Amino acid sequence: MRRLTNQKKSISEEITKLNSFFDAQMLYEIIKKKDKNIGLATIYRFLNSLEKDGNIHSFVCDNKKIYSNKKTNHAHFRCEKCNKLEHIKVKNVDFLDLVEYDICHFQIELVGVCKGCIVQK
Amino acid sequence: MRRLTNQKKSISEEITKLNSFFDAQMLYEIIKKKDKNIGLATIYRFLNSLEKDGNIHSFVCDNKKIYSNKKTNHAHFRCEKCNKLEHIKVKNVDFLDLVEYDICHFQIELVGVCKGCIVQK
DNA sequence: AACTTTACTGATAACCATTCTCAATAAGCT
DNA sequence: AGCTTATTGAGAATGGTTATCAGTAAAGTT
Repeated sequence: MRRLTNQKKSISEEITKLNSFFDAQMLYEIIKKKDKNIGLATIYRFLNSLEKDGNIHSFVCDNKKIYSNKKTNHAHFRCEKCNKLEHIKVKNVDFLDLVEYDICHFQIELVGVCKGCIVQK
Repeated sequence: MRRLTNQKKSISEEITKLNSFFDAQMLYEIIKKKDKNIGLATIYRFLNSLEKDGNIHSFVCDNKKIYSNKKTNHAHFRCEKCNKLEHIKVKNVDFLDLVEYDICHFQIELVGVCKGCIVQK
């Protein structure tokens, strides 16, 4: 990032406010309420730049890139039925010792059925 | 799968032959050599059906769905520089105990830099 | 073995998240 | 204030995947 623009400021601001998963479109609609002229391409561009710098992380779910502002090692649970996402705390990452590469970061996706969907089965 | 067609047979056949990652396009080109009339849509349809039944697993890399025919718990390493993929054996999955959901399956993506890309740095 | 039903196929149009293009704008330097 | 050029917004383009639909062929029935 070479120049700090108002657009980047408000995108960063909204991301830190969010406490869960979000995608580009969601962010676009939130920011549009405060800055009617913001362009969707700007959102995409800045999200890419933030991810490249390691400030946010993403994974793909349901054909969309989902972002998380969590700084800790990323793990999430996805309900196979309703597609609900939840953060999961990961304590032990002992499997990393087995890998013979330099790992920059990792992400774990746990897929299953959430409580709500088990009940209504 | 209600009817076993020749197309499904040859797709299944080629997948079991493959010992690494593949995507729909790759599979399409391989199968086209034996069956010139196979349609890309048929590949996509059957891959979806196989995944739904838990016979193969997929993850998204570089905007494409990457499939793996590995039946064991899925973990892979991706080189951040050259996008090379490798299977990783996962022994301990103790972090699963922490989760309060019914987990059907999971996938772990480790992102880093492979040996080749470290050398040429 | 012919008939019937309908799941499946192939071709291609449609979809949609994301990226690209480019003229206009504005951040930050001198 | 003026200058350079990174950044923006609008909309076109991209590309993997899915939907559509008429034709085909499994698998069951007679």
